[in-house]
Amino acid sequence: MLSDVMEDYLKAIYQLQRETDERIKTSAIAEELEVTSPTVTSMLDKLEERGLVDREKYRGVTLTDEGETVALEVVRHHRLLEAYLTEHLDYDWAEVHEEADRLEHHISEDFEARVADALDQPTVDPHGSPIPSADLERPERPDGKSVTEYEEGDVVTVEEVADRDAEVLTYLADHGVEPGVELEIVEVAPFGMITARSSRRDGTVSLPESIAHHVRVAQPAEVDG
Amino acid sequence: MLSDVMEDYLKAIYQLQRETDERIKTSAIAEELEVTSPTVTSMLDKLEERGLVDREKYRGVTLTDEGETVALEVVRHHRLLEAYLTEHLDYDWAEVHEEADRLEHHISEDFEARVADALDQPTVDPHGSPIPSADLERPERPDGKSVTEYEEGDVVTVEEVADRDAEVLTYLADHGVEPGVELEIVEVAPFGMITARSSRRDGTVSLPESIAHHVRVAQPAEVDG
DNA sequence: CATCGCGTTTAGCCTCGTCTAACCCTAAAT
DNA sequence: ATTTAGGGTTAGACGAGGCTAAACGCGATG
Repeated sequence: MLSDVMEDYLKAIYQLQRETDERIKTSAIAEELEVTSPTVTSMLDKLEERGLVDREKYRGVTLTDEGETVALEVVRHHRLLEAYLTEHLDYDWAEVHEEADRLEHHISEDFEARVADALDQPTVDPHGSPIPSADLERPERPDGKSVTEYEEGDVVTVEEVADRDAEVLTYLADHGVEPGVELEIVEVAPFGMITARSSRRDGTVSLPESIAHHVRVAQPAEVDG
Repeated sequence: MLSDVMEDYLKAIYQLQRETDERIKTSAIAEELEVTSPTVTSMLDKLEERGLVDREKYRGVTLTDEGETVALEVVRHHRLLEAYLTEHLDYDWAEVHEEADRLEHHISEDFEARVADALDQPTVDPHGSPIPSADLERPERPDGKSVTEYEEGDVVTVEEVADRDAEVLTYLADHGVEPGVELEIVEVAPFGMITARSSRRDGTVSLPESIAHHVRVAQPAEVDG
């Protein structure tokens, strides 16, 4: 019914939508999927025909409920796979993305269920990203904001590291930035770079703004104020 | 480099070659892959261009060494996956073929290695089919012949059940026909049907010739003669 | 309110893997 | 040796998914 490529487009639109809340532009999808804009336009025609996206010419698209359901299914596959690979096949969190990206389109519902069972129905993947539930209801937006919204002196808990680059992830793990750790923000540079002290490592770690932006954190129970 | 579809053709040719030892006909490949003959012809053109098959027009193909290596890689993936799914994800031997068929093209070398490690370098899959080794050397033809070559009174050990049909496999398992069991052949009907007594079940089991043909067996250490 | 730049869409082309219809080769049978 | 059945190949089409080049709409600018 739906091709792998169509699933990729829907997933891309879904993920872009989570970040911006606005209609998604052709060019944003093109960049995400590394294809040209005309290619995206023609695929959007097809997705619109099938009722998977709402479209306004020249103004971008949003997912329909049906399109979102498909996207959630793909995202569920992806994140379950990431979790399974780290838990049962000794993968590092930096390596799982690529493998999951290829496998996510090719597993059966049966496989999905067995993997979920083996992991005891996990709710987050190794990067702290929420795994959509089996019923594919629209998950609520996780609370917690980007670490870039905090200030010097704040102490926060890392909830999600939404980066996909293997080298970046390895660097972050080596410097104690992973879901679950506490960060004390020691400096916010004028150009956005954040320097923090991790509860898991000596010394400090510095995150350029583009990377810090993908680190979602929550403030632990406040000590004062 | 090589598409999934090309891999499928090479695998099909490899498997047909294991059965017959002769040049493989267009129509045999077409039947195996459920496509039409002209489709096969045009794919064989491409495989020949790439040096993966030796071709004689109107007389079928054989794999080149390079083509065989590719086929062995795919078969290794397939059988490792089958073994992994049964060992670690609680799949039944009847269910694994389809899943492995879809995944075999999409796993990395890394994944292959990790799965092989998790299984402690297995040499056969759940159906008793040999798993090509990691170096992809041409495996020797397993000894043992089809059970159809034996006669009433012979006692044999099942080595491989090379069927892919889930219903057939379920039936066979239910009736005690699996790798490792001993079969005593109690009747060979004129139309080829074999009736046997399994060491694992009461009563007898009858196998139509088309199914019996896929059951490869060895004769255990002879008692007399 | 006319223009201009940038991003989107249209138009047209390509490759891959598939099909059907028509043609042609091989091998077996006479 | 000729015929013929059956299977293989050629020819031409199509849908999917990609591209480049050119046309066009939107929104900001003067």
